[in-house]
Amino acid sequence: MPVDQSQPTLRQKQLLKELRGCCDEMSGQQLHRALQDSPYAMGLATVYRNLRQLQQRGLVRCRHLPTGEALYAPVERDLHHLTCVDCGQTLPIEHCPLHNLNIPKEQSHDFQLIFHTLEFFGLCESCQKGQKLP
Amino acid sequence: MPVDQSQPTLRQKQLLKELRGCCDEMSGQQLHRALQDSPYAMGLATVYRNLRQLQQRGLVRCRHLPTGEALYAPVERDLHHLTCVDCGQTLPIEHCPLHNLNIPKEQSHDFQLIFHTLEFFGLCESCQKGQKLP
DNA sequence: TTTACTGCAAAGCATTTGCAGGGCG
DNA sequence: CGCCCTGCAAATGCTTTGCAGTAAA
Repeated sequence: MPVDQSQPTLRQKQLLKELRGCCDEMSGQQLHRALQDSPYAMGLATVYRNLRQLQQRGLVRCRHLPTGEALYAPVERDLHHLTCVDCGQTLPIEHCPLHNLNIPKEQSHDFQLIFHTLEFFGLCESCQKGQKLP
Repeated sequence: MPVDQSQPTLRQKQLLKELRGCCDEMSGQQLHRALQDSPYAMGLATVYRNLRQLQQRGLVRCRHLPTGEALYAPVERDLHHLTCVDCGQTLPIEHCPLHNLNIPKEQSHDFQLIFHTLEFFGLCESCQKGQKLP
């Protein structure tokens, strides 16, 4: 049986709506804060529990900043990024060079693919100049 | 000026050697433990401090598990992975479909590229069957 | 002596977990 | 009643930072 296709719960729909309303991606903490003042406020634990389920349902994607912080976005938004290994700033790359990329079947290990992340790392312009750690 | 080209320090060389000796990738904690019994033992903080510098020198690459744990490998080893969003197991993918991938200049934001990560996420076979969270 | 690097221990912080309470069939 | 989901607070675990000592230049 594939990804869980049943209806997302109410809370999950609210999270998804918030993510879709945002132009890029949000962390668990941000989502928690963003909903705090709305009628849809929910505890931090609940945010994380549901984000995990949204991922497993194939509705949300996730990547990690160099800090280890996780950022979430709707799966259909295929964003990729450019991150500075020095200062940590991260910029979106539009027009992913790998639209609809797949893995050769021999290597799929029978996984059911949900999404992929493609991230580039390097030094941003100012860190190339500064060249000294912050 | 590009990536810091000066000689890596002694400690950095030791870390690099350890990484090169390993067949896949290692976390900061693993590196710390691995060196513990050798004549090259060093504190955990030192491990992390030098791993960051190795990254900035363009010698080491890094990716994050869904748990947020960071895994390091030599840059020249272009590994990519397949990770289960349910149980978290992660398998290496050989023969990266994107060898020597680059970003179109217009999108490079003048970054000096060091490495990229390409990670696939999905459900592994057993999690597809179980379908219930652990 | 000035600078760079280290160890240790103490934070820091995002995330997870335990557990009791509430909603709903 | 039993199940699922939630909030809260405590615990986890990786990583970073502060600081004083030490080695190098």
